[in-house]
Amino acid sequence: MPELPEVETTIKGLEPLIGTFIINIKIHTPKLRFLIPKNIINIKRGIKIKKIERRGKFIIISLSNDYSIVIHLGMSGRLRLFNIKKYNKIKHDHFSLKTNKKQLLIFNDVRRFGFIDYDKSNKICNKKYIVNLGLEALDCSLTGKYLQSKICNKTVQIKQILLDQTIIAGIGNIYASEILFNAKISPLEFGKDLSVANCNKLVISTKKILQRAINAGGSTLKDYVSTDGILGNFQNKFKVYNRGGQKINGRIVKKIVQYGRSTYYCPKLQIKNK
DNA sequence: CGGCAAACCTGCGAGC
DNA sequence: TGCTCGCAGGTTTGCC
Repeated sequence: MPELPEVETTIKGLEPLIGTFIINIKIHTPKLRFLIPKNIINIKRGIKIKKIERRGKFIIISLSNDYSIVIHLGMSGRLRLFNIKKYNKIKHDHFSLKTNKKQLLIFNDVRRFGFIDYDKSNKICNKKYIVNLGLEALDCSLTGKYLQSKICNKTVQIKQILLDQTIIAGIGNIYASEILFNAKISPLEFGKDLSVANCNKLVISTKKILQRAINAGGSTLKDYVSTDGILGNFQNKFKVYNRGGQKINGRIVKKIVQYGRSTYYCPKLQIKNK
């Protein structure tokens, strides 16, 4: 489910939690990608939820005890917010947080590739998974020049580079294909072969595609829903993703596998230069 | 160091 | 109907 637009949509759905006070936290599944820190259940009643923000695909919830909860949704994770009375536990509900406003935040994750971390706020920003992140995909500091400087020695293909969170944070497998199509750049192009002009195109397409997806409430594949249960609808706007064999502007979309991940592109409209 | 396959999990659809 | 296989929105690990 979760690339930047879906995480951003999730964050917006969590806004009603801001300013509320935690009543309790329960862990139903101790180990996701790694163990949920046990001391998270010791959060005292009355600790306030101060801020909820996104960094790359990470959700950071800052508390009034100077600790933060970090949530990564992995491949199949999702957060939903219930009125306590309307909650019915379902399979793969691993974690819950109850507030004084009768809200119940539930973390559900079929594949358990997601994780939950809990530590002092000033330690979170030094965690490897945060420190190593590259520039935010939507940040104005992300420019073609920056991208080119990061990839000018890379012998891997640009599709793989777009997924590299240490260069640009937030792009995932779906939007990588969509971005490349929008920029009319072949996913097979090698990083070192991309001109600054092409890097500019990529950066512009990245921002355009991700922003459009956010505006559409993210994408819904399988059963992903946002925190309030509403379906995102950007998947209806995919030009190439999941459209192998179909035509776009009269040209056939091809599915290939790169570095173990599916890539969809249009060879006629995304011509490789070298 | 860089690149790449495999690993971590469950569920679903296709094909036999 | 039921089995096996391949694949799924992400990231880390370990090997070369």
